Amino acid sequence: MSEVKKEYLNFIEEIIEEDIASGKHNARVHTRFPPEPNGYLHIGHTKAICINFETAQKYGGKTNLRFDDTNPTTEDTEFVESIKKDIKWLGFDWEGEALFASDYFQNLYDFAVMLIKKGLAYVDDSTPEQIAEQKGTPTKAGTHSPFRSRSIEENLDLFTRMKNGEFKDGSRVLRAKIDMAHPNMHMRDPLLYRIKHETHHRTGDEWCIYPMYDFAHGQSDSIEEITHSLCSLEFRHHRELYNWLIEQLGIFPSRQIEFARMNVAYMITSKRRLKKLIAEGLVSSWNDPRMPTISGMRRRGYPAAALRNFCDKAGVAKRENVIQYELLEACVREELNKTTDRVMGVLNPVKVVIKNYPEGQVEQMEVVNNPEEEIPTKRTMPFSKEIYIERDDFKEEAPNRKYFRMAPGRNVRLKGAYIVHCEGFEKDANGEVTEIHCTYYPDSRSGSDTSGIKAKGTLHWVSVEHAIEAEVRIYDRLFTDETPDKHEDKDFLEFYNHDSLDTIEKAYLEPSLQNASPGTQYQFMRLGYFCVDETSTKEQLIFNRTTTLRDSWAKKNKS
RNA sequence: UGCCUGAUCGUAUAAUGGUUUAAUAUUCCUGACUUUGACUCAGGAGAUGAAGGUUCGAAUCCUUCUCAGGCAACCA
Repeated sequence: MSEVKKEYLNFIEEIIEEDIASGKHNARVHTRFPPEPNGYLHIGHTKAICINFETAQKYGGKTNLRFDDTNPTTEDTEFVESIKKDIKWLGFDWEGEALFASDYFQNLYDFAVMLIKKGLAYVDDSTPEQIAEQKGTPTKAGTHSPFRSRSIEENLDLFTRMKNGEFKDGSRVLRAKIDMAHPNMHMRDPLLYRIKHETHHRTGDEWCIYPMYDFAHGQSDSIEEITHSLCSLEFRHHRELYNWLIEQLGIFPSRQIEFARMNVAYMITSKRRLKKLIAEGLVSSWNDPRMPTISGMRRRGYPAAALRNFCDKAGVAKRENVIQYELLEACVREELNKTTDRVMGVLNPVKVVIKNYPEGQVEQMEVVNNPEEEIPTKRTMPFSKEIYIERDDFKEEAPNRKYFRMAPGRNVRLKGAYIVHCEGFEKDANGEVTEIHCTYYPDSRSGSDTSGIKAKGTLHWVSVEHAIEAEVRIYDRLFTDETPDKHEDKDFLEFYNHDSLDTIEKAYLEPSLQNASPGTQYQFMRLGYFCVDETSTKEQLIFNRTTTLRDSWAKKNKS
């Protein structure tokens, strides 16, 4: 137990530990998660959430939830609520109330005035096209706006009038005065404020000018005295501006650190594309169990703990990555294996008649709920003369010695019940097996087996008379390609997996599931993990397949 | 073709000039166990982009090259 494992730090933790060692910010660690309330959180956000919250947690620090709501055109309070819900569900709690960049609009405005007074910002009357033109290209220096040299007084006056609503949308912007020939495009007199006569979801019509990301995010970090502002690699080029503004404004020096965002095979995270899937009717909604959204994964039955573990295992670094879908599934199984009750359900049934079992007799068989529990609990399942087994578990002829499911002449154990011997079967005109005939060994009852008969295979089953019906939705990956959105020549929809949903209208489940409540997760023995859909009712039970069990037999048979 | 990143088993992360036959997880392959072909356990396969250089010693430092990604929204 005293084994000391060497703990490795990721590059962010290294920076933090250096800062702590040097006493920076009094060794305080304070991070933030800054979503824009314009959509639903997805697997990529999950990673950002885990990094921000867990890193702070590790060093006894705090994490703010701050909505980056500086664009009234796209944002809505509806998303604020769903984002909060998702973060809480993931198992994290932010410091104090949720914060909003919009709460700082006045501070930000004052900062802008400060910059103007320092001669570091100017009001530009150029059109969007002209400004784009002025920016130049990565290989060609930009040119100065004709309005660049306005006097401080004129800029102050114009900016005040911008705020007062005297100008139309798009007619003027506030720009930082930096360097139009800068090798970093973001330093070529970036836009700070634009005019938008629009109602903001929180500030209403109080403002008609709104700060751009670069003039809101870093400043908000400073206002909140965020010590380590963790974001994804795409903001690398913004860092120079982030630091420039902090320096010019003389405000709290938050530090931006970029990490590579997590990509997961067979998943996409582009909001635009996700939206398109819904618009085209390829998925039902934002929380369709196939969606890579947090709400979708929750409905699919992925436990929060599994998602957190997945992000941890994926690691943190600065290089591009595509995490295997298998790792996600492994994490989901690891968690569900520990927590779910084992139940029996037959998805594709074939009837078995046990010829020597007394007509009308019903026995209550005791089965363990979850063998992983320290003190396993039990329940009972009715057993009778006619049962259903999985069609896949029967073959008209056993293919080889390695096959140990049901076939004429073979013995198999019915889980928790008896060993049966297969005598024969009936087929219909189409050659489909309609009924299997077996005999059972009365002294082979589970728990008190004195028969001495050995059966290599064990099958799940349900009693025909007692089984309940349910709809079962079999989900598979949404795309057939690992990186559907990374093909220059092909649209991502070309890789849509048309078999990503297979609805089984009538599956037969053991009666104990009658009262299964939405959200509850189970392991359907030998089939996989399933969870009760949020729309499920007692009258119409609906189960979603979260994922299958590992199946080395199926794998072996494929080749 | 200006600037910035990055490159280690199939995938992801680690090794911070020397405990190094480059580790761990996942994946894959064997086998054991099993009233879930699950779980668990045991074993195995598999990598330092290339070329030079510094050094007693390089995945690690230097040079050049190669490859991949990012940057020019009144989005964030």
